[in-house]
Amino acid sequence: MPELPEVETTLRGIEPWLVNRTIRAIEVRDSRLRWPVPDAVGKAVGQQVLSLQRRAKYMLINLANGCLLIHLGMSGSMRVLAGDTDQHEQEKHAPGKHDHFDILVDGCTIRFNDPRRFGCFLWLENPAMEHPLLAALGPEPLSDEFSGKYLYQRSQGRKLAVKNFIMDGKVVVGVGNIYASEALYMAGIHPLRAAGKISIARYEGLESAIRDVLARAIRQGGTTLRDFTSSDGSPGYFAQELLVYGRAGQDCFQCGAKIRQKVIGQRSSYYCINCQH
DNA sequence: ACAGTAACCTGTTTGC
DNA sequence: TGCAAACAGGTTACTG
Repeated sequence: MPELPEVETTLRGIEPWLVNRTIRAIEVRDSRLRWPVPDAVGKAVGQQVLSLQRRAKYMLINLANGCLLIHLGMSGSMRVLAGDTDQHEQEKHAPGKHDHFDILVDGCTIRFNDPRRFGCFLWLENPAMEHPLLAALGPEPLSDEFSGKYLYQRSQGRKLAVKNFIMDGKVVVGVGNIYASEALYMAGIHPLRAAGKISIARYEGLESAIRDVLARAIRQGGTTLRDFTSSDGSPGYFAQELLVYGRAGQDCFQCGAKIRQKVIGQRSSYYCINCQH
């Protein structure tokens, strides 16, 4: 479910409820996530939240003595349950089946739900960016480090499909299966084209397509295909702006040809054979 | 180093 | 209608 825009939407939703607040408790009901939730997350209790940030699809809650790292995996979401956790509120907010952990602060409970359990909840010692999960990540696609020239240089000599190339977090982070198809369509590049056989000019077009589609999706609160909701429970509205993703057999908006669907690197990909080369 | 595949897990949709 | 297979927004680990 969550790609960069959905993670950004979630982060923005929980941020004002956490910054400058003290973490009163962490309740882990089911520690069986991607990796077992370590007891060390308890180090956050009693600490004040300094800031929140997103790196790739990870959310980081920064504290003076380390940081809490959360990933939503394929099916994760977070909710803000307003109200202090007295007995009455506890009953009103009885945890559901896949509500695996809560972060309690004054004024609200932040609740993590993840049916498929591909998400994670970890404690990172400072400096968090040196943690193995974060250290090898490529640039943020909305930052100045990311450019067409950069993509071109990184792609030289590489034979894998360009779609797989831009979905590799060591190349650039945050481009998931939906937005990879969308950006390649917008840039007119066939998803199966070998990464190393694309000109710098076309990579510049791809760079701007990636920036554009991600920025617009953030503005719409992300894409809700089936079950993504932001921290107030509302869906994202970018699905109505999708140009190719999920549109197999429908008409291309540019040329009218039927949109194709093909599995590339184990993921469904959508493209127009007329408009993408 | 690179490229391709299997794996983690549950819920929903699709197809016979 | 029922059941099994296929599929789903991510990422790591393993293979050759």
